[in-house]
Amino acid sequence: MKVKESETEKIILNAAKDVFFRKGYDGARMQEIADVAGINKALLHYYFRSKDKLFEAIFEEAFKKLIPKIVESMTSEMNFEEKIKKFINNYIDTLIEVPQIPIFILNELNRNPDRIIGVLKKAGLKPEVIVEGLQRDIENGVIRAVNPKHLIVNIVSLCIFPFAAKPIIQKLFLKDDNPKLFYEFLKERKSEVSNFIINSLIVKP
Amino acid sequence: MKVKESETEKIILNAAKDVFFRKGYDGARMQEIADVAGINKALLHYYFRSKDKLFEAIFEEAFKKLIPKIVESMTSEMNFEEKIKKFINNYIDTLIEVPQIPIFILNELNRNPDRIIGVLKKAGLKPEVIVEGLQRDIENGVIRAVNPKHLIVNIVSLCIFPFAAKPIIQKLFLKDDNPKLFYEFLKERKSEVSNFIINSLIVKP
DNA sequence: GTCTATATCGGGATAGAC
DNA sequence: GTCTATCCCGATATAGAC
Repeated sequence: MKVKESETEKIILNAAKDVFFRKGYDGARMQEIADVAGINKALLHYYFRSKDKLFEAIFEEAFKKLIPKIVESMTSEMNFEEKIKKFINNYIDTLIEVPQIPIFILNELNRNPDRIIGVLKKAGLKPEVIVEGLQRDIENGVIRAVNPKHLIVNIVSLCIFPFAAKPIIQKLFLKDDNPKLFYEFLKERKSEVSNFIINSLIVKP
Repeated sequence: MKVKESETEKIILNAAKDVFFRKGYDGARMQEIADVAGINKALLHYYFRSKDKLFEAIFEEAFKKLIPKIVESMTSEMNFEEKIKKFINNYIDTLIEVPQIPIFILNELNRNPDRIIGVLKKAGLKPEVIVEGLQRDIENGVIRAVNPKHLIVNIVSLCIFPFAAKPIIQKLFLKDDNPKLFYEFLKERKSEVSNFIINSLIVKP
């Protein structure tokens, strides 16, 4: 329960986010973070005792940004088709704003799996709720019978993976490193992915 | 064009693979590689001049393992449904054997995007060939009209992402860290993903 | 709170004996 | 080819002045 963040603290956190996102924990240098923040190394330690503590703060914030979106869109009272569309749009739009998050999170997840236990709890993610919602849709004949767990993994995969694989996609399909092209590709994906999923699941009368 | 790899060289490469896969480039320590190989640091430098050179060797090998599988399965003469099934089974089976590769590759890709240019060329991946094949299937009315590039990204996402997200999937869906459960999950995925894709695309008469 | 200077250590790389 | 000893830089962290 933070009371008030000083200006300097915010500047440090932003700089740290920048560097950690780009380089990962091991690749990041306290010196670079200090440079980006326009201060010196000693001050970093004054605010956050260690590199690890500083990282922790960044990681938690990034993680909490991704998880609640899932619950939010997936547990609303819309019908299945609307729910999927809303979720995909929502999720891809969020990631477009912070495209480095996926690889950052995935990497840290594998480097230090234990850390997620705590963060997941704090994020308040209840996969059972989503699974139950999907099961109801299946029972009601809205979508065909699939394994809800795999369906969830499928949906999330389709949204997140392209961000993590950005350099290959650019090189293979977009030829040009122009960031605008990748952005266009992602915008196309929103309808493309929604349709892909809906077409696979919706039971036509 | 390697003529003959000495025994020691192989031992080093295996040890390096182990450590680099687990820790990534920045996190890996030459000392740890030496320990795993049962030799000393100096010998690493004797065989591979630098950490970077050693990494390069590992990375290239890992990358070449993933890419050709895509071409191979996607350019055969089977019909669409068989082709997809073969590809998914093939791909997931390959990754089950070396489940650390996805996060390793993705991470290095983002940390050092330039490296892939060379490796991609050597791997001989021609995405146009796959795209053309899909376009033909669309023209012949085998599958509905979708953007082939997105379809390829979709298929690959569904295969690779779960490996990169392994710790979350375990924690959220499998509760138990028992590796066997994750393995079961992956085996289920083969048919689940195939059906997911085919149901979305195949045009029913 | 912010700085400079410095302690301390770890890690990649090399020299040189065997 | 393989080892021990060592160099040396770079990185985290701290001491202490302002």
